[in-house]
Amino acid sequence: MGPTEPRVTIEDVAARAGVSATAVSFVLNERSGVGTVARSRIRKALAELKWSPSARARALASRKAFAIGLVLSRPAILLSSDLFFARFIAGVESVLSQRGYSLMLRVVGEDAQAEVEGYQWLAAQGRVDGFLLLDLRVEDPRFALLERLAVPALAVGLPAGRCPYPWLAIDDRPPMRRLVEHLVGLGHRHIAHVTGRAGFVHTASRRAAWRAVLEEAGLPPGPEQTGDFTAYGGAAATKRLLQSDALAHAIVYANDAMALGGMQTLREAGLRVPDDVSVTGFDDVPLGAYAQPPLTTVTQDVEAWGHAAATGLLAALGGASIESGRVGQADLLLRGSTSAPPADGTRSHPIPATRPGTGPATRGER
Amino acid sequence: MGPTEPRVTIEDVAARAGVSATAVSFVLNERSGVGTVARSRIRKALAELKWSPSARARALASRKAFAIGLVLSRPAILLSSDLFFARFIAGVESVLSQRGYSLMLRVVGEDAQAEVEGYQWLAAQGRVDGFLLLDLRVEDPRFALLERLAVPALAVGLPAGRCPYPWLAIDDRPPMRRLVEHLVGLGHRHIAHVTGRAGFVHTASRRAAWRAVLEEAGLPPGPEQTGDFTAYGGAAATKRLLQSDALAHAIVYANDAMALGGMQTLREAGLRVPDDVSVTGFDDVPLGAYAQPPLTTVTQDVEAWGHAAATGLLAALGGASIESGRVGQADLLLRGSTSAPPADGTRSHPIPATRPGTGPATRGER
DNA sequence: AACCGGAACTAAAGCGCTTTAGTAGATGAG
DNA sequence: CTCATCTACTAAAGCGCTTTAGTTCCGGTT
Repeated sequence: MGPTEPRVTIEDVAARAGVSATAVSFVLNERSGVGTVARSRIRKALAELKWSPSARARALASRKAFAIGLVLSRPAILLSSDLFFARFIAGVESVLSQRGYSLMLRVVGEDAQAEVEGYQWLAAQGRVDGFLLLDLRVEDPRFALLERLAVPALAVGLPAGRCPYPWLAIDDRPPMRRLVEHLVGLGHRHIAHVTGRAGFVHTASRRAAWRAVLEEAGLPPGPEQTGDFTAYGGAAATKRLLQSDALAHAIVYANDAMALGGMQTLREAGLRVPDDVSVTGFDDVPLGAYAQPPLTTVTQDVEAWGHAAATGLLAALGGASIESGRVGQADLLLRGSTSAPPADGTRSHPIPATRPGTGPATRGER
Repeated sequence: MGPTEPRVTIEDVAARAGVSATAVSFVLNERSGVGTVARSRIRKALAELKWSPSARARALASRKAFAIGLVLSRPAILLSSDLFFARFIAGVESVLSQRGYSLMLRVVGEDAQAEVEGYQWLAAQGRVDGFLLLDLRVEDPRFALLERLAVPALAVGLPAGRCPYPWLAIDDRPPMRRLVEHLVGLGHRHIAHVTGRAGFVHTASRRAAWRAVLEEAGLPPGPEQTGDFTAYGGAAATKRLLQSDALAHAIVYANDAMALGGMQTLREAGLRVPDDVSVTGFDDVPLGAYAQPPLTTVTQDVEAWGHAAATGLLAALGGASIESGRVGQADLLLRGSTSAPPADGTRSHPIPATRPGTGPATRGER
């Protein structure tokens, strides 16, 4: 690979500018103690040599990694079922890149032990200065873990219960309420809910918002099925809903993927959306706009969320005491999957439930 | 945050084991020169102190970052329109985590300048030992850039033209050919193609495969529209196809997102899939199975690809000369969106094209 | 008996920065 | 004029590892 040319170091820059390495370091880190003359000469030398400091040496000397960690414990299928991660990370990066930080990603699947090790490994080796905690769970074990490891962190979401770390979140309850209120306003009295995967705070908060609106509107508590945020899970939950004798002319899904899976199941059962059943999602996945009918859902400013989260974590790393709170905003996207309930508002499903296990047909060919 | 307890260092481990730090380092790095007795005492001390080496010090001393970089220049919308990234990264991580490496992610959007800086920054600061190059372009400017920076890399995909780096890819041409051959076998004679975003090698290779099969089958070259891998782009390309007077009873889309967007457009134009038009995708996004009709597509073993890519890059970093080639496998998923062409095989579209700009209706509410 | 080669082990010198502790010189107060 | 104070600047000591260059010891050769 050719002879290893000696790296340009801070000493070279200092020599060129006719000052000490300390002075260069001071300029680099924007510390005072360097006169204007020396400062500009150093700047010049920096530019001329195109030098950038070795992150390795910097990390060792300053006891900082200049990186933050993101450990993803979702199964792959959930990772990109929506734009959430891409958009969130884009928001995070917009902050990190201009602050000289970088993002260490760790994907650990669903194994709880692997998740613990993921955090421990990054923390123990000092590869990151702090963590962004995504997909908060109701009794989130990571809080205790990270406290034990004595690592800073910021929770991304509305913590349920005690949270030793600051948090920032787009509150999903108001838009969820407005979604359900919209259905109520259309005349719906039997509104079901397909929840997200158990244990996550956004599963709980969306469900709670749905229940609260029904209650406040004086409506009977609607039927409920547990989903898992996947299209498959949404389809399965919808089948269970159809098989039960519960009445529902609207189904509020905890996210778009499930809603789209559910819509297919309803279609297979001979039900029309929205004529027989109204359907709502949450997330605004791109394909929701191209579903038949287009899916009524909620869109959130996820980039802003990521931006705020990164800003907050860096501030916390800098010793600032940052204030937890809501960020960004969420808007309803009223599209074609919702309408008034069928005229005979009290009748049950016009068609009996489909047989379970009947997914979309797939023939595999080698 | 309490008094900063002094970090456990390699010296502490050495002292506990009654040996020198050098010996501990040797054991850690699996170098010879440590007797079995000393070795086991060191192992014991390691475990007792629960020590893990400081990645920072290790990186500085050994001139290695123990990290590889992934720079994503896709716009966010493309990042998670499919499971590709999540699955690929999961495959990569399965290798990195057990080899003590980590993944530095950089998301730079679509700005070419930002992309260059992304690579430069990670390389110049020595934050990574090498790069995985995703989304290869036809004349990929990153090859020259990285050569200039003298950084190892591995191309993930089939390079078009000169490639100074080893590459590993799932060849998408054979499955694409089989897809088109399947349509030909069903009796289709007018097969259109909606391409991916211009400039990417997988856009070119999929298009080439489609053309080759038509040619070999003695069929007229089908109409073609440029897409961009998004549902919106697929819908737009489909509208242009409908507006042109070209004949097509099957449309081969370069990916699922476009196919699903296209199917909605066809539906809006009053065309039935697959009765009037057959549709195929590529990627096997989860929602494709829940579309109406379920989408015929291609599924790839993306995890295996990620696994192979990471293994290959680490090998290259270790000085091995690794062999470029094909990895993983791709399978056809024949579902409901393809069937024999309409009986009157020569007639044009039964319905005139939709008016342009007519996307799915969306009312925004604050 | 002298010699050699190899294995086991270690002291010490970095890696390229940051930070501490200090010097020199300018400025202002008394 | 002296002393204290402040600013500009630097030498040198780390940060916690890896690696180099030895040293010691041992068994096998001649």
